[in-house]
Amino acid sequence: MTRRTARGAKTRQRIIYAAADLFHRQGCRATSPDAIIEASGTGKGQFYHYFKNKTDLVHAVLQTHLAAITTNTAPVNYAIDSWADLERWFFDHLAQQEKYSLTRGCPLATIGNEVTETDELIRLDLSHIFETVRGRLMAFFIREKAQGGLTADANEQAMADFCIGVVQGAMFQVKIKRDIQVGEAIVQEGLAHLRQYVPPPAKDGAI
Amino acid sequence: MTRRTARGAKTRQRIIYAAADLFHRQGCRATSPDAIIEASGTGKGQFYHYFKNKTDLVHAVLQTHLAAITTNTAPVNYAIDSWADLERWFFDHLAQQEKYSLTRGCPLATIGNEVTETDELIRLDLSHIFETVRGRLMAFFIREKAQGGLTADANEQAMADFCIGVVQGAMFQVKIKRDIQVGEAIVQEGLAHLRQYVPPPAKDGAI
Amino acid sequence: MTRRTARGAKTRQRIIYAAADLFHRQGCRATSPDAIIEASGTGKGQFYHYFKNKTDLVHAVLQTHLAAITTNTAPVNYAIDSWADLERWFFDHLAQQEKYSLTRGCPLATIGNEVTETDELIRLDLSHIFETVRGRLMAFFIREKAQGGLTADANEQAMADFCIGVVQGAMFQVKIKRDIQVGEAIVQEGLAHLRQYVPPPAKDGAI
Amino acid sequence: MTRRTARGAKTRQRIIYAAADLFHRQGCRATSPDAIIEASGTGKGQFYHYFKNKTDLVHAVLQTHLAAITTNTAPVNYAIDSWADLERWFFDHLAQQEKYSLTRGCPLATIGNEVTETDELIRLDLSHIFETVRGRLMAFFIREKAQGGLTADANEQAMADFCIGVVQGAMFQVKIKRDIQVGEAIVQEGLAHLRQYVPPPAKDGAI
DNA sequence: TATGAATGAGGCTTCATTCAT
DNA sequence: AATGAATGAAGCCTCATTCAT
Repeated sequence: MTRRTARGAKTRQRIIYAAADLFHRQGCRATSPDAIIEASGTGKGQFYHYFKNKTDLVHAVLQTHLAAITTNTAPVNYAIDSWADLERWFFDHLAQQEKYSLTRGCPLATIGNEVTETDELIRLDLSHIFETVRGRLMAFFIREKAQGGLTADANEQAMADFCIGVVQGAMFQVKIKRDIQVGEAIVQEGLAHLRQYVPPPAKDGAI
Repeated sequence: MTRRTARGAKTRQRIIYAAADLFHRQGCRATSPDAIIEASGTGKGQFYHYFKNKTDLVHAVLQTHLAAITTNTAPVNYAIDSWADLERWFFDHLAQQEKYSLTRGCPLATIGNEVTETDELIRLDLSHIFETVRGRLMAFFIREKAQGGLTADANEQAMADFCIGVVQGAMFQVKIKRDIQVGEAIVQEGLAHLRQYVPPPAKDGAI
Repeated sequence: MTRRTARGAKTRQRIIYAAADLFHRQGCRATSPDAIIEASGTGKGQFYHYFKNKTDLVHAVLQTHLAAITTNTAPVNYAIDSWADLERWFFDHLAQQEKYSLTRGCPLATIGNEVTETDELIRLDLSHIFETVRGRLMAFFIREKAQGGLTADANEQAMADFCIGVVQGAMFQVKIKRDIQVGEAIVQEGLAHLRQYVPPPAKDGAI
Repeated sequence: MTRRTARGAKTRQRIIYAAADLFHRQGCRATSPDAIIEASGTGKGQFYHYFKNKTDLVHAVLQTHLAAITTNTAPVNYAIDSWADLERWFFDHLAQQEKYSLTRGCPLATIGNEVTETDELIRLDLSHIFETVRGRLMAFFIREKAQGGLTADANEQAMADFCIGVVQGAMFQVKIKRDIQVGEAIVQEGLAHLRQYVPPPAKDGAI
C-alpha cells in the first residue's frame, strides 16, 4: 500500500464502498466503472488513478471485506467465542439480508459466482477470505474440543466447512425464494447438527 | 408451447443447449447473444426469432432445467426413493463439478446469483425449480416418516430445505476453493445430520 | 396487374391497409415489414409474395390513396363542385386529424417528408397524387371562371396550388401544436384569400 | 448548459452540425448515430458522452435551430421590420431549397413529420420553435396595425399562423414536385392575401 | 489530486430480405 | 396461396480504458 494523503485515501475509500455496494446489489459484471464513478461522486480519471482496472478494484473491494472480517468491523461479527456467538454468527447473515429486503445474497457469493476460469486472482482472494472465516470457526471448535465441549468424533475442520456451507446455502435460498424462513430452517438444522457433537452433561450423583 | 416444425425446434434446442452451457461456464451476464449464436451455429436473426430477448432465453434455459428434473433426465437424478438415492443425489452434484475440473458451480446458482431486483421473472423461475426439487426431497422424507423411518421430531420440510442448502453451500465452496474435499466434508456432515432423524433399529426382545 | 383470386386479393388489401395506417401513424421508416405483417395478420412469406420489397408496398399504398381520391372514396371528398364543397374540402382535412386526436398529420405528407434523393419512385408517386388533387381543384376554379364566378386576375393553377399548400401547412401546424385552432385560422385565411377572386354581385337596378 | 472546455464544446458542435445536416437531408429516422459519428469525424463514445441518446441529440439540434432564429444567424432571417422583410422571409425559404437542388424540405418539417405520439419532447421543442417564429411575425403585424398599416379586421395572430402555414405548404410542394414554381405561386398568393389587409393610401384631398 | 474528453470494441436488438416447406 | 425458418447487415447504446489538461 503506497502512502496516500488523507484526501486521496478518502476518494479511494469512497470508490471502494460505492463499488462494494453495487457489486452486492447487482454483481460485478453488471456494475460498470461509470456506475461506480457516479455513485462515488468522483471523476473518471480518479478511478483509473487509484485502480489499475476494474479487476483491480474488485480485488480492493475483497481486501476491504477481508480487513473488516479480521478487525471485527464487518456487519457480521466473526469473533466467535461461545455457542451463543456461533448462533449469532449464523443469524447475523440472515439479518443482513433482511436489511436489503431479502433482495441480496451474500456479498462474497455474489462476486464468487461470477468468477470464471480467467478470474483466477479474484477466486484466490475469495478463497483466502473463506479460509480466514474457516479459521475463525475452526479456532472455536478446537478450543471447545480441548475443553471437552465436543465429542471425539467431531471433526473441527469439517464442522467449520459445514458452517460456511450451511450459511451460504441458506442465504442463497433466502434470496431466490425471497423468504427468510427457508434460511432460518436451514440454519436451525445446521445448528442442530453441530450441537450433536456436544457431549451430554455428565450425569452426576450416581453413587 | 407453440407448435414448431422439426427443423425449427432443433435450432431452438441448439440455442438453448449452447446457452445453458455458456451460462454454466461463465454466467448469464458474461454470455452475449453473439457468443450463444456462434456456439449454436445459428444466424443472428434466429436468436430473436425464437426468443423475445436474452431474458426470454434465460427463461427457456431454466424451463429446460426444470423439465430435465421432472423427467429424471438431468445429470443429477432427482428420483429419490431410498437413503442410498439421497446419498447419491448429494454426491452427484459434486461429480458434476468434477466433470468441469471444479471450475463451475451449480448451473442454477450461477444464474440465481446474478439475479437482481429487476429480474423478477427469472427469480420466480428459479424459485419454482427449487420448489420442485424440494418437493422431491420432501416426498421421500414424508414417505420415510410414514413408514416409521424417521423420528417424530423430523420436520420433512426443514430437512428438504436443509438438503438444498447444504448441496448449494458445498458446490459454492468447491468452486471457490477448487477443492472437492470441502464439498465432501460439507455433504458428509449434512448426511450425518439427516441420519440423526432415523430411529435406531428396534431391539427385538425375543425370548 | 396480375389476375388474383378473391382470397389472395384480400390478403394483399389487408397488408396495404395495415401498412397505410402504420405509415400514417408513425411514418414509413419507423414501420417494419414485421409490424405490418403482424398488424395485417399475415405471414412473412405473404408479404414478399405480394410485394417485391418494402418500397413496392409504399408504392401500392400510394396507389391506393390515389384510387380513393379518383373514385371519391377517400375520407376527404375531392369532388368539388361549389364553394361549399371547397370549404368542406379544407375542413375535412382538419376533421381527419381530429379523428386521431391531432396526433397525425396528412398521410401523404408523412410519407412525402421521409422521401430522399434515393426514393425517386415514391416522390413521383406523390407528385402524381398531388397533381391529381391539383387537377380537381383547378377544374373547379376553371369552371367557376368560365361562368364569371372568378375575376380576370384569378390564376386557377396558382389558386389550386395555394389550396394544397394551405391545407398541408395547416395540417402540419395542427400536428406540431396539437391544436386544431391554428389549422382553422390558417384555413380561414386561405379561404378568405380565395374569395377575393370572386367578383362582387353585379349592381342591378340602375336604369 | 453545463460548462464545457473549448475542446469538448467543439466536438459537441461538430456532432450537432453533422446531425442537423443529415436530418435535413434524409430525416432523423434514416440517420443512424454511426452515420453522424462518421460525418462528424468523432468516435462512437463521444456521441454518447455528449448526448444521452439519439433523441437527446435531436433535441440539441432543435435547440441550435431555435438559437439561430433568435440570434438572427439562421440562413433565413427572422428579423422582420417591413413588408420587404416579410417578402424576403417567404422567398428565403425557397432560396434555401434551391441550395439543395430542391431535394430537401424545411429542416424543421422534416423532423416534425417524423414525430409520433411517443416523441412528445421533440414535438414540444418544435412547437416552441414555431411559437417563436410566430412571435416574430406577429410582432411585425401588431406594429404595423398600431401604425395604421393594417385594416381593423386584420387578425395578427391568424396572419402569423397563415404565414407559417403557407411557407410550410409551399416548401413541401416544392420538395415533392421538385419544382420551385409551385412554391413561388403559393407564396405569391399568400403575400397577395396579406396585402389585402393593408389599407389603401389615404386620398389627400388638397384642392 | 482531479476532471472529463476521447477511443473503439462489443452488447443487445431490429431490419429487410430470401429460402424451404 | 400460405407459413415461418433462416440470414446477415445495421441500428442504438454501453463498456472498459487511455489521454490531455
